[in-house]
Amino acid sequence: MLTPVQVSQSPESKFREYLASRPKPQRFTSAQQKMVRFIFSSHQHFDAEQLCADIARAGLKISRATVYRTLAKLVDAGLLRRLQLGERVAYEHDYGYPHHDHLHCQSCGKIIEFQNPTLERLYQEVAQQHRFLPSGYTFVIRGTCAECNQARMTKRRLDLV
Amino acid sequence: MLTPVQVSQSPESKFREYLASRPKPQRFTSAQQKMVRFIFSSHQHFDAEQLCADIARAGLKISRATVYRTLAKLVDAGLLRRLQLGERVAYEHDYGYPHHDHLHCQSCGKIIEFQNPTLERLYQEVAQQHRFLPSGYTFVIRGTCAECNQARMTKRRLDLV
DNA sequence: ATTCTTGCAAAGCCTTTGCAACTGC
DNA sequence: GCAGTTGCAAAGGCTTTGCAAGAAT
Repeated sequence: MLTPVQVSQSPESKFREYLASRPKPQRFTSAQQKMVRFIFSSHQHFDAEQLCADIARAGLKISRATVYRTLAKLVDAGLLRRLQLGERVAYEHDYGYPHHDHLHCQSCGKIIEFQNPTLERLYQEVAQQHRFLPSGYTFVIRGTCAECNQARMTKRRLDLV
Repeated sequence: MLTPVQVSQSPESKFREYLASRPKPQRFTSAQQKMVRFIFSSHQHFDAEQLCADIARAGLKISRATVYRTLAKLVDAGLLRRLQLGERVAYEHDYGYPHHDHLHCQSCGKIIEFQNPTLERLYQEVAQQHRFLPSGYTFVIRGTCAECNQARMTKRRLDLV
């Protein structure tokens, strides 16, 4: 687990601020409030469908359409990051969390976060070499996590018996 | 442009070999032959829909379903790589081409390839640190390419007049 | 009051699939 | 001739959207 970054505002008030500061001011609704609180009440990666399900399970009534629409705003507001992990998307907290990259276990779906300063440097360097104005990068390592790997080994041993 | 790798077989014969060597031998059909030849007759990135359109434009009659089915086999055979560039997928030649990563222009969609040995090392290193058995990685730099950047600058200058 | 947001259901986009006809081996 | 492949059209996920009703400022 990475160390959270110190932030001065709650995600909720940061979002209000974002909405109010739009060229066309947008409204902060109760559906949005419920969503922001729900999302920031736990730190995990999730996708839109999962979130819909979790929200329903928690007894909150927010329509699928609103979930999608609000997710887009939260990403735009800098509260969430949208990751493309292989075929699937995942959202994660951006606000209050340091920049990092991911290891993605193809076996159990687990997402492991890591930070690496060399990567950041390399990214700048490569962009510059190609006279490219960079706006961000994605680095994902695919493979099998220690636990799944262990399980696989154990199974293999058993299969041989 | 990267320097092609020396290969001993044509993509077509490599594909035949792959098909024949499956647990359940698969057949090499004329639709597949047409597709392989078409795809390897030019070196570019493409997605499935684009390919369907280009194939139709070239006067070849291959159904959408077959295009999708054959693309999957070509990836499995190691002839093509499937990239996830942001929201969209792209296919590129894998066979006869060195490993590399990508800069993706958000403005014109251009894909620039590059090679960087540090990245490969870093990838192994990070995986090891997390006792992760890596099977591959994705590194994509997003931003604006030199041309689009130039165009944007020029436009900005003109707007000021 | 005005204008943005919501929920619903419908439509969209890309991709996969069931099935009958067809074709490599 | 058998088993894998094709084309079609239909179905599948996931996501977006048009619209009327409802809510925030």
